[in-house]
Amino acid sequence: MSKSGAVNALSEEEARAELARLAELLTQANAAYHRDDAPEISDADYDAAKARNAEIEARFPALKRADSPSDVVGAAPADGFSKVTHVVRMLSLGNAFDPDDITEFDARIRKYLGFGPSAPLAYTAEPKIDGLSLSLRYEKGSLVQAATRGDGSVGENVTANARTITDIPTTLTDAPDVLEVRGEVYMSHADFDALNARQLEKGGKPFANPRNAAAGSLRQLDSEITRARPLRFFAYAWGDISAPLADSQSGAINKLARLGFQTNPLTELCDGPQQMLKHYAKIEQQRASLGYDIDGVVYKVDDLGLQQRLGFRSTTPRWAIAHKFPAELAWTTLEGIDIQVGRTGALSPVARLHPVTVGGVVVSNATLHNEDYIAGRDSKGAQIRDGKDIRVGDWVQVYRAGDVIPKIADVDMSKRPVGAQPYEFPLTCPDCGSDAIREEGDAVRRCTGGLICPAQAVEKLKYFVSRAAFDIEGLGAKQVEQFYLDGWIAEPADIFALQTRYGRGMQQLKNREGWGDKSADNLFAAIEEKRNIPLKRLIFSLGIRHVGEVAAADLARHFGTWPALADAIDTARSAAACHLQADAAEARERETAQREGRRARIKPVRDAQWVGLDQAAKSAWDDLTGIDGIGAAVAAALVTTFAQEAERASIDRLVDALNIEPDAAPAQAASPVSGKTVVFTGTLEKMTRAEAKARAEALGAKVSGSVSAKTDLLVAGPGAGSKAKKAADLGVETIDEDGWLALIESA
DNA sequence: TATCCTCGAGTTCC
DNA sequence: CTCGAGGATA
Repeated sequence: MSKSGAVNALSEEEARAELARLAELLTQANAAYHRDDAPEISDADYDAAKARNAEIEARFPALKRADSPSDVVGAAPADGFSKVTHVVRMLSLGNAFDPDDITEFDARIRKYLGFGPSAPLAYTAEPKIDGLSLSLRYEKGSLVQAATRGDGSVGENVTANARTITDIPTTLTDAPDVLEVRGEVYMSHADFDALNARQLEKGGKPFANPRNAAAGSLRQLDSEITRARPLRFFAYAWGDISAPLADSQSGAINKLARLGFQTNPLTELCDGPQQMLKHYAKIEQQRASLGYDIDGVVYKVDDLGLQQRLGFRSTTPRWAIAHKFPAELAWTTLEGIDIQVGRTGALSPVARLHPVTVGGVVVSNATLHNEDYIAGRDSKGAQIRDGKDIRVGDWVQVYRAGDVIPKIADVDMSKRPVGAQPYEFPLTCPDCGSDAIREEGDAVRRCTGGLICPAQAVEKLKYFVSRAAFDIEGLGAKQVEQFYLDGWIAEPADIFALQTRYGRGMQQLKNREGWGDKSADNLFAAIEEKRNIPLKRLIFSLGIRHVGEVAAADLARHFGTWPALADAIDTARSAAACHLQADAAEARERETAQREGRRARIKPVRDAQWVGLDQAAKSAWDDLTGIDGIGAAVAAALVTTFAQEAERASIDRLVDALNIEPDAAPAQAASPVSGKTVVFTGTLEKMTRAEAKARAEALGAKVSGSVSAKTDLLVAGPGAGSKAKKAADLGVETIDEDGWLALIESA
């Protein structure tokens, strides 16, 4: 950092020397930041240097250098890119790894469409480019926006950078008014090698692989740097669009080519799985000589009408699949096995590996899942790795599943060290020493220590401050862990007592390196801000088993307020007890039945579970389990958590410290169904269940999964069974799909 | 009862 | 990203 002598005291000679020094420092820092995504100096130092430079230039204008860092546009490590919400979500694809997966894919589609095994059904097959997806929006033929995929819903605006890519036209003739073109940005092998050579010449760090180079180049804040990088683009899909491009996938791709986009020359139309696999083999053969990285082949149903009928699952289209090439493999030694304890007490074994490069990344850890996985079995007891177990000291083969998560694929038995023993999975928690038990039929072994286990406590706290939970600025996983070790917080409620407990300014905090008055005040302000918390975030943050983001939102929507939820859970307590007893009775019945060689008689056992139960508990239980997506396991987890004294006290302390915002049903103009509880059953022909549910909720209705006395309306499609009968018994109004559509359209 | 689908939980490296 | 498991449905 610069000597911060007063600028006024500088001689002209000293000023000139310092300006030169600052110019070099800042240029280098820029390069390190942008080129390598690896800042060499901190943001604060960077800002200070820049300010000092400006100060000296203001005092000695004549000395301002031609390459003055103050003139470099967009060079400052700024706030990043603006966000873009995709009009049509950018989905990922399902994966296939062997020929069987492809024939199953075809069979699944035929079944869904009601096609026989010999009905004609064409697919396109094209190489899957290993780059990053980009969405280009054209309005009236002009490129107006380019966005990265991001999480699929929201990406980053990289328009300025996209404009520098020669494969991407900035204007189109004869295009629909609105046209969103999607494709892959990539870097060729030749360009990648040349870029890395240049990097090395300049003394910079080379990129690990073309994909990283392309990603790093597209995400430059200074688009002039992107311009200097030789990026390419293949178009293969489209999003928001005002007029169809064609009536088939292949026709649409041809249309994109005519509009001036690069499309992959290895795209081919296939008439079924055999041809698809043949094309896959052909592409795999050419893989090394293509000149760019690909990681598989993508198959899509060619007919766009059929694509529409097939539609989407939550994150992937039904009409496409990615057939991946086998992952890159590497051999290394297993140096040890550590056990991590998660928030739910799950003991997860992690492999400590001798560092090895796999797919351009150095890997030193790999997940081992659970004790069966180490022993060479999957959850159903079937053999994996031909039944070979994993022992410390083994020579093991590592790959990255989905090119991300390191896993162990194989063990070389010929190199097993003499005397290597099978791994003994711990039966007690390595952190607190409590028993670690594995429930019947469960894959994981869990620490029973609960709140007394430090590992669980810390993980729970980390979960509590995570992004989907309280998301307190300045209080991340690291800080929370440190505060826990310091004894400042033991449970979530303590976070909200920090300031009063330790005094404003919190001397202990300020004494720590990296913390000053300002950061302490900021932290307290951020904590205060989150004292107001939406109900669904609170429910999620409690970290109850089986209750994640979706279930938390469903519960919040159903009950509206914290007291309503807590009351229902408390009231249902005896019902949950009956349910759990019935579970145990069912397990006993199954066992006896098997021993006696007869079929288990489950129904009488289950029917007996409610005998002698009070009505209030039963109806609270039905209320909970009637919520779409909430079943017995989730309800039981809620009740059990609330019934445990220590845990409940901790929750109560937290709730007392908060101002919980009720979950308001979205403000809706009075629609014919607002406030009504609706159940869908049978086959819906004009919409998917998910659509029907979303639409109904948008109109202010509650959608439930089962018919009860609280149901206002049953929408029954063809094939409705027991629910329609129950509705008739209860006198619940029942209409068909057309009736429902007419009803909601009258709104 | 079997099957499909979605959600939850746990994981690595940058 | 993947796996296991819960929930809904045929």
